[in-house]
Amino acid sequence: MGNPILPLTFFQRDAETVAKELIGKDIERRVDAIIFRARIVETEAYVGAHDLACHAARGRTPRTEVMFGPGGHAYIYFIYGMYHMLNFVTGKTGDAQAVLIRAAEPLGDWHADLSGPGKLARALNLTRAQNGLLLTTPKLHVIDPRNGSPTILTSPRIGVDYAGDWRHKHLRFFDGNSKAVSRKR
DNA sequence: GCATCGATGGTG
DNA sequence: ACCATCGATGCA
Repeated sequence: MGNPILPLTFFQRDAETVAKELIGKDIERRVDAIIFRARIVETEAYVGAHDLACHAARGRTPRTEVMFGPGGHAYIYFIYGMYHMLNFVTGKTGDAQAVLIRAAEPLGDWHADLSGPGKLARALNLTRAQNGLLLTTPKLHVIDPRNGSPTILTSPRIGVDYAGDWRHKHLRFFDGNSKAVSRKR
């Protein structure tokens, strides 16, 4: 028997709490008959429409629509003409929050460089075709491996220098002992 | 090791 | 015009 799949209620809380608790959890992605498993080591919280770094700050649009729905769905968008970013929608309906999955360590008989959000989404075969996907399905879900608690460090979020005072907030979380984080500070 | 730069296309 | 990135390049 496997470990418990995290339920929707795990995601339907504030983004900062979820981002922190996701460090050390295992993401599982199934494409066809192949299951990719990886340990999440880096996340960022985007805490709502008042957060100037959050896409929802520019309002409800076709792209951001899923973020305004209930927590527990994937928010996947396309950026820089070549990358996809995987986010988990968090919070309750109407409260547009999400957690960006920035890095992970591959587990099991699988080797890949997952040390960055673009690389991670590409390796897990995630594109806008999976936008809105429920996070408790066989195709994509998160498991609690019930390991020890990781050493969690924080920093400002990466690549949001445009976000006024919000750029300084420590809403990035990462495992201080992991070699797979995209940056050590 | 670090700084800089170009690729490339959806988005509002 | 901008962008929640990455890999290549140049220089140290």
